[in-house]
Amino acid sequence: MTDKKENILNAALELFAKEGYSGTSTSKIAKKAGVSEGLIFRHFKNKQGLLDAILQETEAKIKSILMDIIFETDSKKVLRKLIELPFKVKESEFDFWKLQFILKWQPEYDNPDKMKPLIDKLEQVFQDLGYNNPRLEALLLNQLVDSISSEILKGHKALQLEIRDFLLDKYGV
Amino acid sequence: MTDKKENILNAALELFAKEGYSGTSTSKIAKKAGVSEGLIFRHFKNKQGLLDAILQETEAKIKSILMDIIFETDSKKVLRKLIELPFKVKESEFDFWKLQFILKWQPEYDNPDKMKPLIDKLEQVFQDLGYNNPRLEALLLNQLVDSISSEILKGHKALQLEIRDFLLDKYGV
Amino acid sequence: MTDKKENILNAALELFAKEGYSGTSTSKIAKKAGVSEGLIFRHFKNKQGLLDAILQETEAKIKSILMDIIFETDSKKVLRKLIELPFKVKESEFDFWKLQFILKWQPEYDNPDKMKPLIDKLEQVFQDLGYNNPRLEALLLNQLVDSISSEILKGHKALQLEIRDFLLDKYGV
Amino acid sequence: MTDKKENILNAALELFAKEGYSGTSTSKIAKKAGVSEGLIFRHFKNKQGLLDAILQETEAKIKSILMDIIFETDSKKVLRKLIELPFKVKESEFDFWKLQFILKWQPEYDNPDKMKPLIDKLEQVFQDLGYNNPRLEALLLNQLVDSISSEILKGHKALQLEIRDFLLDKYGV
DNA sequence: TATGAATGAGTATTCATTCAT
DNA sequence: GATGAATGAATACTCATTCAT
Repeated sequence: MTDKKENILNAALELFAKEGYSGTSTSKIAKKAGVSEGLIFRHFKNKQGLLDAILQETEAKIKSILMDIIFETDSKKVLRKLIELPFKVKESEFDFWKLQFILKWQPEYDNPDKMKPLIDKLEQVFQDLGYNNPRLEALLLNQLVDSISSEILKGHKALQLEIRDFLLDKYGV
Repeated sequence: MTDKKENILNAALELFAKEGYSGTSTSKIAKKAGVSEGLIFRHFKNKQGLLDAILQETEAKIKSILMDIIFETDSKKVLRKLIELPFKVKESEFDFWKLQFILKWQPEYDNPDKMKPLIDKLEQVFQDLGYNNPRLEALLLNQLVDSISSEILKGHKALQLEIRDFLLDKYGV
Repeated sequence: MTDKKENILNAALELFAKEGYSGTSTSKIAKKAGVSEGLIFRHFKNKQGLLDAILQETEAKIKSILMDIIFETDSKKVLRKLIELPFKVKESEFDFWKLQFILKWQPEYDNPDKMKPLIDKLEQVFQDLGYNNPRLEALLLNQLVDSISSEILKGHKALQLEIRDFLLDKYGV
Repeated sequence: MTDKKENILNAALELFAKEGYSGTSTSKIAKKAGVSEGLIFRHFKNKQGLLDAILQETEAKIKSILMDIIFETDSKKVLRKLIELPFKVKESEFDFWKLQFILKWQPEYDNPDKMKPLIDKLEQVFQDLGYNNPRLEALLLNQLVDSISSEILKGHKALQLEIRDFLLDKYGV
């Protein structure tokens, strides 16, 4: 990938995350990327295509992260890893994740099935650990981690750190 | 408030919730409201003013709902009321709430302090019920309810019903 | 119809006729019409809609002209009127007709059936006048007049005047 | 001439004929020709230069065709050849001729003098055949053949075949 | 109160063209 | 000879907003 194409992707990611897709004009993207506006459309079919390209990169990143947890064999470690996950995200990747969360509010981008492998793994873990209702425990924890991530991305990290420790303790991990 | 002004507010709410603020043009609002575009600007200073008007209505609605919980004296009932709250929202009010959640992703609209009275109440409740760490229990539950609301608004109500019962059981209420 | 809408139609007609549809930008039209570019799109759905509006006006004009010939009862007068027709067109209407001829080169605008009523009338006329093959005489004359019109619109009127007299003589009218 | 240059010329001819000069983008030409857009500008100064190159080829083709008629010594054969000319055009050459006719509507490409040698020849022919007004007969026939060609190129060949026979009969050739 | 004409700045996208490779 | 990255100006069209009525 050429430098300039990368620039466009980075600029677009940042702006989409901060001002939303509709709120971001291609001219703003071009300016921030330091390229001509036309170049955006040579590299990507159109504005939507640019978003798609970003999301495709995301897809891969998400999968790789989830795999790390899913292939963990120690049940307790699975829980710890998951609960700690949101805090491992580097600030340089915030825009990346913010965009994910924002888009989930648009039905065409909200695909809960993406998390199925993780939830299945969690269910198994809670079963191993002797919980009464492993499936619901799994769903609940998944949702909790989701919500913790949201809060961190919105800039409320401090509070979530407390919640993290609270949770680690609750789950005994 | 005149009929037409109401129409504008309703149309704007629905569109803002579905397509976002930037993704909604005043012309689309006017069309959906069945009024001339000019009228929007007679009733509201500008597009932003229209959003503000909607949010002002929201503010009141939220307060009234929270008050019902805060003035509840039976601790267990507080928890039950709160956990059941997201399921009490009528579908006709979904856009209303969706807009709230969407906007929270923009820093200028994200004001966590709005929930302070509720969290304080929860802390007190958990203290009454003899929980070890009432403050964190309060924060956690608040966040959980938030996340349940999100999921319902995104159209995943069925699953959340299971989670609700699971929670009611967990908290013994 | 408002003044400005008229201005747009006039400017567009002139430019479409002189530089072709694709060769004419909406900004050029706006400038010539002395209006903002946006106004074009308030009055007409889009650039194509503007062309359509012009062509609709044309349709009516053409029909009214043909009617004058078709309702003529004197056979010889029919021929004379038809042969003289291209020379009756005022220069102020040239753009109007030029556009017709130019568009005929695009299949979607070339509808030869439009001339059927005229050709039927001519066939009848040539029958009355005792010509051997009235149908082909009709087609030939129609085509001739078409070609004379073309030449006049392209600016070669002088020569066509000679041809006109030559034809009037040939047909004995 | 290289393959690719040929491809460009062919693609451009077809597109110019079908969508007009302004209606055809260099990118469309490149795509249809299966070459990079840049190559167009290596082979031709610019888009206009590409058109010029096409027209130059045309010039030669036209001359060669007219010569065949002009050097015919049998008067009747001249008329027959001319009348039959439009039907000799292969469909593979249609775009070629279409472009000629379309461009004639732009003054800078409309040069009636190009036909002078043919018209002079026709005048002579009609004189030989004892017609009263050979010059006007020449002009008229030239214009007729022009109009027949137009119609054929527009896809109305069937009708023109009848007209051809009708004319051959009229002129007794 | 309400409309609809009108605008100027902005939007996504296309265009002809250049240039380094 | 040929490509593909890159550009700046132009294109069709939309936007939020104003204003006369």
